Amino acid sequence: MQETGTQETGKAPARPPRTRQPPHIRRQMITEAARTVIAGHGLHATTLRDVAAAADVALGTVTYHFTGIDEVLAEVLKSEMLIYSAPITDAAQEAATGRAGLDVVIDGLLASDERAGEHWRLWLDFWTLAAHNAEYSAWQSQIYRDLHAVVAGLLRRGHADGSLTVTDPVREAVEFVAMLDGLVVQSYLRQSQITPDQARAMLKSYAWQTMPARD
Amino acid sequence: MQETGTQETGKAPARPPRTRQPPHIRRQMITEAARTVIAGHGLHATTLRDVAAAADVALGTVTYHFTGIDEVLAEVLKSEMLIYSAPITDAAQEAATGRAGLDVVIDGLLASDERAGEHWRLWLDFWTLAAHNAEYSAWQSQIYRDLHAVVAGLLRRGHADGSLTVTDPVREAVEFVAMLDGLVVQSYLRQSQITPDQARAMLKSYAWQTMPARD
DNA sequence: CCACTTATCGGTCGACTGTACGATTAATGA
DNA sequence: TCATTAATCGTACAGTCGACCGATAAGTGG
Repeated sequence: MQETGTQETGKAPARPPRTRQPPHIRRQMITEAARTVIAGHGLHATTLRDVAAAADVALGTVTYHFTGIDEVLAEVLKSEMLIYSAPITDAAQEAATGRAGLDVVIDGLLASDERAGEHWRLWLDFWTLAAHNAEYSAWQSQIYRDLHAVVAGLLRRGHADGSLTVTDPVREAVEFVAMLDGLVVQSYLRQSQITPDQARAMLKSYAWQTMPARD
Repeated sequence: MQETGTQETGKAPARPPRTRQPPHIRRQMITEAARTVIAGHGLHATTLRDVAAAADVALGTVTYHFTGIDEVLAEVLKSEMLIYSAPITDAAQEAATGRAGLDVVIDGLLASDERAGEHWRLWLDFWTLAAHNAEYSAWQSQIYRDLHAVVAGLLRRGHADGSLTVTDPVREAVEFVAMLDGLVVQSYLRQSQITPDQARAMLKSYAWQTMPARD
């Protein structure tokens, strides 16, 4: 029993490699694995066993780091907003002009890579979750309020620096976000009617025509 | 055992009232009950037992008229499109002008009553279903193609009768539907940012400004 | 080298789920 | 009136889910 090798008994059932991680690291690894599973099978079709398999850990490890499946899903959504959306809106607010900021938002959120598709399919699942759950609904509502505020701020800046013409920033922001959401549905769902490239072109065309630059 | 009354034994466990229905009627009753359940709890949280309870029939009755839960859900979605959407688009095509037809679509699809909210929450669940299921995805894609065609037809009529000004009907139709979908998300989800009344006003304002009447 | 902490494992349990099926009995027509 | 059909019922079964928990062992400080 004191042999140096880790595998000595031929009948041993393939000892799994177990490298321990501090909780905050393992939580992050499981969360990332869960995000992949959700993007593939959908939020409601994701089980703890799926997540555990994708993270290459035992079932018990997931329930050790999380109180339950709900906490895993909530963590995925929270980290997704932090990793994907936040950098884009932050970059937009650091753009030179209001119009340049809108460009950053459009190009960032309506990107053509597969990662954007995963993000929006995750966000779509979040919609249905919020449609029937008060807690998620309140959170989603706050996210939209923040997004509206960011866009309205960009429109005000654009009107001030002459890159845009905006009479009612709040109203125009809601309209812009609505158009964004609608184009997302047409772009990223399977068998989509338009490509993300076309969606970006349409949203930019819409923005520049309804809010043209000063002179 | 041959008594005339139907209820004689005091210990009899509350004989349920059983009035038989021909299959096409019972299917319709079960479908309507299922629609209510789905609107409340969501598509993926709806079980056969929930549907049976809502329809006030036994579990076996549901499995007698339907091959399984999938067929029930599919029937609900199919009938919802036929009952809710089809009459609106039909009425729109019978309107006097293209612009009047758009009014019918806007007022019909963005109605303020609770039934509209149920419709869109059901449609939202359908989105997530289509996002991960090829069969539903194909069907949903066809529904959007039809809607785009209907709107594009209204725009062409409006341009012809002078009630609208449209240069690219197909492109404008996609944009219009995108704005419609986006406003739906902001209007009918819980803790919504805007009311359906505001959504109708915004969509009409958008349509009349981007496609003004001829002179 | 050795206790001690704790991350990890994997089996187990109760609570559901969808589906199948035999027993009832309302409805129909001869 | 009575035999036949078939709509309805309720139970049973196999499967999967989330959650729980004792056993194991990797890592750490002394």
